[in-house]
Amino acid sequence: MRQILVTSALPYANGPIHLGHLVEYLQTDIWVRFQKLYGNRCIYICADDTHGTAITIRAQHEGRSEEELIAQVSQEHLADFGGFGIAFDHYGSTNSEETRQYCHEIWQALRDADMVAERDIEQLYDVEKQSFLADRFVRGTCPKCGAKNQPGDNCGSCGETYSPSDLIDPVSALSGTTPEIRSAKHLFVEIEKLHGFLDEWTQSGTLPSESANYLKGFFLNQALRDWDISRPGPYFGFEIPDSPGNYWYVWFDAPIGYIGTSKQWCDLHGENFDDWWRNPESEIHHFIGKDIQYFHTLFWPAMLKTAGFTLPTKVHIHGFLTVDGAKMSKSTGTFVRASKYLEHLDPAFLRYYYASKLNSKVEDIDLNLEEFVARVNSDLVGKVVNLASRSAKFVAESGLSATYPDDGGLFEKFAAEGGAIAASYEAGDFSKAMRAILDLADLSNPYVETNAPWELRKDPEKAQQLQDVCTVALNLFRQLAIYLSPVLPDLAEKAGALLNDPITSWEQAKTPLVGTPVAKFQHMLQRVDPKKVEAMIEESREEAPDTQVVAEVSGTAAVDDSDQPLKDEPIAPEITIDDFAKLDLRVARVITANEVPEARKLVQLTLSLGGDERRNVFAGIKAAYEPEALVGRLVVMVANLAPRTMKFGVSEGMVIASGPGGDDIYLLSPDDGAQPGQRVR
RNA sequence: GGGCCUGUAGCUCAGCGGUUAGAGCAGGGGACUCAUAAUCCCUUGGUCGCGAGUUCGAAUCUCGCCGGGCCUACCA
Repeated sequence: MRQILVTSALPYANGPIHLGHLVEYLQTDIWVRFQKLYGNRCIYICADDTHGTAITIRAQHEGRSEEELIAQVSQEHLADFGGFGIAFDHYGSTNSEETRQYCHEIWQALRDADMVAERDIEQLYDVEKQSFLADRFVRGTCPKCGAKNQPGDNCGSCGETYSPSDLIDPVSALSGTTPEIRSAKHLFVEIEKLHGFLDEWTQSGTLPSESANYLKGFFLNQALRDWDISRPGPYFGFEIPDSPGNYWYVWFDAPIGYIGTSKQWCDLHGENFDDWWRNPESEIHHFIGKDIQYFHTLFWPAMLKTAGFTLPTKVHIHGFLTVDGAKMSKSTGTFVRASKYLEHLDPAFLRYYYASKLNSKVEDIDLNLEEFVARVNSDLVGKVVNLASRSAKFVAESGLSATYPDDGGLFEKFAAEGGAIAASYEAGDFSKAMRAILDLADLSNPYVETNAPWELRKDPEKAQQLQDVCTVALNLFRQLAIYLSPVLPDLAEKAGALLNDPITSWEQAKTPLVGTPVAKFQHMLQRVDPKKVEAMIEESREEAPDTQVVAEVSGTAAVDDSDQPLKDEPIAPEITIDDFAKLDLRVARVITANEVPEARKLVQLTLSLGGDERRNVFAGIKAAYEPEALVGRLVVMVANLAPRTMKFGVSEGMVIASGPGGDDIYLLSPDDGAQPGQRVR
């Protein structure tokens, strides 16, 4: 029997769980349930990731302590996970004494190995908030292209990368004040000292090959940089014991949360911690998204190695979720919270749909809503559940036959498939497992069809035959329920209740069930109602701020808009009316709009300011607007902006729009009646 | 610009050197009526992105091109 400790990445205690997160937690939960069913010793550990500046900012904004915030978010997370049947053996928090203890231990090991260096680095400091500013909490003008209001690490307009101190007119996102440059001591882990170990470990089959290649070609082909793991206080986190006033960076203690939370579980269950984390026989499996490979495949094994913990056996890496082929988007309603989903739909639907899509590759998966409905209804309701639904009631009186009848080898065939299905589960290739199971289901209904129990029942002399046919159908159904139970635990439970024999082990699929009573059949799964899917999307859209809707609200009627945009980008320093007058905004009509094929973001526009006045403008709105759809409409442009030579030509102004970027861009349009050339003031 | 992944029936995908390329769904025709407008049978549908090469033989291997995606651009 294998002994397996499994983790999912720790969700950040700064926001709700959404359908994208659930890919990982459902993937992990299915894998863990499979291991348990298969008879392996397996525990599933997870926790909230609670430290860092973002937590402090949100807590301050909401006028409460960080501890209060993370306690509440933890409850919300647990409710969401519970609602989807995600069964952790223990769910903790990185803000725990156990995690602190292992941070100390690992830190000491790094010190002992002489892997810690100290250096002063310059960083922007918010005097009012008495806080150093992480890159993304500083905004200012790009030193290269002059684009305003860019984040502290790279320019969203020209793509230039720089450090926050290079920004022109930097502004703190915390207070809106101008930060100053201050020097502070930071601590670095010299991971290069384990380069040789990492070369070997990353290529030893612990990672998907895509990831192994990526690391090899991108990081391990050169000297590994020192990892800055400290932040000067105040910082919500753990203070570094031998460096007072400095705190561990959130990504230092987050993975240690796996260990700290394991320790909590051990203490609660009388288990020996070293048996799990200092034991070469123990397997450690991490499930993560491709965005955090870097931390889990370089720093994390380096830390474990140095401190003498069990190294991860496997890191399972999944891609991102798209919905209907596009990134999840609040404005289209495809950014769906877990709690919102649960208001409308059965979690079993999503568990099955994700399972039918997931494989062991680092690939993005798409939630196609139409396919979601069709697949669940056709596969689960039409094929699997239908098998029980159409046969159980004929044997509600008699129960299953005392001996298993001749079924032409069907049961044996189903049993024989168990090995291959188990192997697919083990490999994380759930889509393959689902296909194999559904192939079996496709053999089941024809059996019922040809043996027609509804005919047999008409003839009292054929009672035994009737019971036999239903015994076969229900046994096949039971095998399917066993194979599906990691994905659909509720269905397995109902199948157990129907046949008065709980499903507890994979092995049960090898032996026919006979002689048990059969309960009255009750629906095991409702069909997916497309209207409910629609409603879920619709309500998710309504929760996102939408200027169109707001504009229609009259007077001072309450509008429940999110404060997120303002938090993301605080109001800029005050200006005078004269400052504003420098800006010449004009109404303009789009005369032509063309794709710029070589450009990722740009659309080329010819704007008319009335009469013969034309402007050529490149606008970074390709992801949000089809050029054809722009022709003829009115926009607002900055008419007196200095012309700028771009790779594809000269841009003579800019059209103004709101939104964070990507496909979330909203052009401003004047109300009806406005004329091209009119000034906007 | 670089790296990785990907392009097979309307849709989702399987096949990854060897007989006339498959499944499910959708479409068409029929049957049944036990079952959640479920099921069963039959059936339409593909120059396997394009072009070269290797081979007795390529959807499958190699190269080039075209299209899609993700990641990167001295940076975690």
